[in-house]
Amino acid sequence: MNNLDNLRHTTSHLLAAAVLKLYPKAKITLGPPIENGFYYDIDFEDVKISDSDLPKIEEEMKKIIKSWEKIEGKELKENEAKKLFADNPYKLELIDEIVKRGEKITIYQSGDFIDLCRGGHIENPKKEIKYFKLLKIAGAYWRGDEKNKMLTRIYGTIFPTKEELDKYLWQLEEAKKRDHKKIGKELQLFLIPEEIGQGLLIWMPKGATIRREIENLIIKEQTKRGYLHVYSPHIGKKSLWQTSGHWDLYREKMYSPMIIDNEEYLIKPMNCPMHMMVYKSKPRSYRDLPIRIAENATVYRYEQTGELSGMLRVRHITQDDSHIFCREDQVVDEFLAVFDYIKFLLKIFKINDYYLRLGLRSKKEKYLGSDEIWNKAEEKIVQAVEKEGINYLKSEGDAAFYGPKLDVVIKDSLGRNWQAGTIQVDFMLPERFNLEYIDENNQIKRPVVIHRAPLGSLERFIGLLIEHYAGAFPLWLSPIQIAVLPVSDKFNLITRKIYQYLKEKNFRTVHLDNNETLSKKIRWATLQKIPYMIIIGDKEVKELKRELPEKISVRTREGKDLREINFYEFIDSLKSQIENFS
RNA sequence: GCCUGGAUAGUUUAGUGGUAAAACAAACCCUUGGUAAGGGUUAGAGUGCGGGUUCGAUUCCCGCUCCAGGCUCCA
Repeated sequence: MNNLDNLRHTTSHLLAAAVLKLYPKAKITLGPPIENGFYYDIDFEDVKISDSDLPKIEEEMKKIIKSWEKIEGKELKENEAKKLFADNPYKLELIDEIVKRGEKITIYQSGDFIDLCRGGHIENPKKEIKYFKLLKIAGAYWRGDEKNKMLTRIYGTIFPTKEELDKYLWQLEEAKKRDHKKIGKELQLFLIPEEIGQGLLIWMPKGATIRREIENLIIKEQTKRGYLHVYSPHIGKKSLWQTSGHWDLYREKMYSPMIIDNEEYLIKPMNCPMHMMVYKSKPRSYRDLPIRIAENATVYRYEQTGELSGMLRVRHITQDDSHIFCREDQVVDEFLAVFDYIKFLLKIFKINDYYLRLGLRSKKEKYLGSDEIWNKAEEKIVQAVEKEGINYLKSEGDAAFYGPKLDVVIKDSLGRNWQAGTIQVDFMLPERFNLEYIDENNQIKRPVVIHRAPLGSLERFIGLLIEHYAGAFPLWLSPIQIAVLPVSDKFNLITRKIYQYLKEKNFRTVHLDNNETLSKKIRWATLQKIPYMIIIGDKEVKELKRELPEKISVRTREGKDLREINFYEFIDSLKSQIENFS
C-alpha cells in the first residue's frame, strides 16, 4: 500500500467512526481504499440512508478528526477479538476467516474508535485528513455475493491537498460532458426508445454512418488477413444450442425458446454454432487450415435490467466475430496474428488507455471439459503472450465456459472498465460438434477453434469511442465531414455548387443555406463537431460566377482559421487524411 | 434482480396545493450580416403511468414503468 492508499484507508475508519456516532446501531463491515478514494460498507439495519445524509456525516467526521492524533495497532487473541466485536456478526465472520487462514488478528484505534483491520494507515490523521468529501451512496452485497444481505456503501474521496481534491471533483464534472449517452442524444447518434424495450437501441443515421465506416474497415482489413466473411441466421433450433453446451451453461443469458412448426428455436446468444456449420459443410484437409470464418453479427443476450447502460451494456450485441479453425501447432501463431490485428485497430482509434486481462477458470463456476484440456488451452495462451512479451493481468472467473481468454479492457469517461476485444482458445466445441480434418498421414484429427472479436461489440466499442473522442470523431468517421457556409444568401448558388461537388466526391456534407448569420452557422457546425467548414463570401468569389471557386476559406471545429486556400488542394488533403484514418 | 436518487415542451432547465415559466431548436417576417448565439411574431408540454388524500394535485402519499450511479453479472 502506498501513502495515498493509507490516507484513504484511515479516512474510511473516520467515516465508520462518524457513522457509529450518529447511528449507534449500525454494523460496520469493510472499508478499503479504492482507485479514486475509499468506501465503507455498513449495515444500517432498518434506518434508510440517502445522499441527503452525507453532509451530516461529513460534519461529524470533521468533529471527530480533531481528537485523532495518532492511530495505534494492537494484536488480539481470538477470544478477545470476538468479545470486542460480539455485537457485530460481520466482524465475527471476518475473525473466523482470519483464524482459519492462520493470520494474526489486529485492531487499530484512533480516539475512541476501534476497528478490526490489517493495517495500512497514516501516522497523524489529525494533521493529514483535511481534504475529503463523501460522494455517493450505493448498495453492495456483503462479500460481493448477491445471495447475501445488501449493505449500504458510502463512497468518498480524499487527497493530500485541496488543489488535488478540487481537480478530481472538476474532472468528475468534465467526464460527465463526455458521457456517450449525453453526446449520443445531442448529436443524434443513437436512440433507446422505451417503446421498443430496455437495452434495445436504434442506430440513428449519424451513428449508423460511424458504424458502417468501422464495419467497412473491419471487412477490408480482415479480408487482407485471410478471413472469409459469411452471414448467418439470428435463430436456430434448440438442439443446436444443446450440442454447443449453451443450453446447459449459458441458459440464464438466453431468451425463452419459441415454437416454430412444433420445434423449439432459440435466438442466438453467440455465433459459434453457426460458424461450426460452415466448417462442417465439407471435409477439410490439414492443408486448408487455418480457416477463418468471420461475420459482424448481432447476438441477443438477457442482461439484468439494473446493469443496462446506454450503448455500453445492451441486449443486442453486434460482434466483429470470427472463429478460426486451426491445427494445434498453429494456435500460438494464429493467436498472435489476432493480437497483431487488435493492436492495429487500437492504433487506428488512438486508444492507448487499456489493459489486457487473462481470463481463467474459477472454482465456483461450471465449465465444459476436463482439467487436462483446460490446462492445454491456458498453456497455449500463456505461450503466446510470453512469446510476444505482452503484459497482462490474471483474472480468475473471467474465462468463457468453453475456454480461457485474453480480453482488451478499456476505460470509459468515468473510469469504469469495460471488456472490449477478446481472444479465446477452445478445444471443447470442436469436440462437441465433431469437427474433423484429415492430416498428412490420412488420419482424422480435431481442429482447435480460436474465437475472437477484436472490438468486442460495435455497440459497446462505439459507445466507448464517443467518449474517447468526446463526439469529435476523426474525419474518416465523422457523420458529417464538411459544412458549406455561405456568408449570406447572395452566395447560395455558388455554395450549392460546392456542396454538390463534394457529394459527388463522396464526402458527407451539409449546406447551411438557411437565413442566419455566419457566426450562428459557425456555432452550429462547431457544436455538431463537424471537422471542416468551408466559408464563401465576397473575399472568395470576386464575381458571382457559376464555376467552383479557386480559393476558399476553411475553419476547423477547433477554431483554426485558414484563409484563401486552394479548393482542390484542400480536397486532396482531406482525401489523404481519410486514407490515413485521421 | 438488489440499494440510493431521479422523471416538467423536440432539447436543457425553472416553478407552485389554485390549473405551468424560460432559453435553445422549429415555422413565418424583418435583416444580407465575415469566423461560436442579429431582431420580431407564432406554434408547442398539462408535468412518465395508475390509484389515493383534498373543494382542487404537476406539487403530498402509495404502486408501477423507465432512467442514472452502485452491487451482482458480462461483449
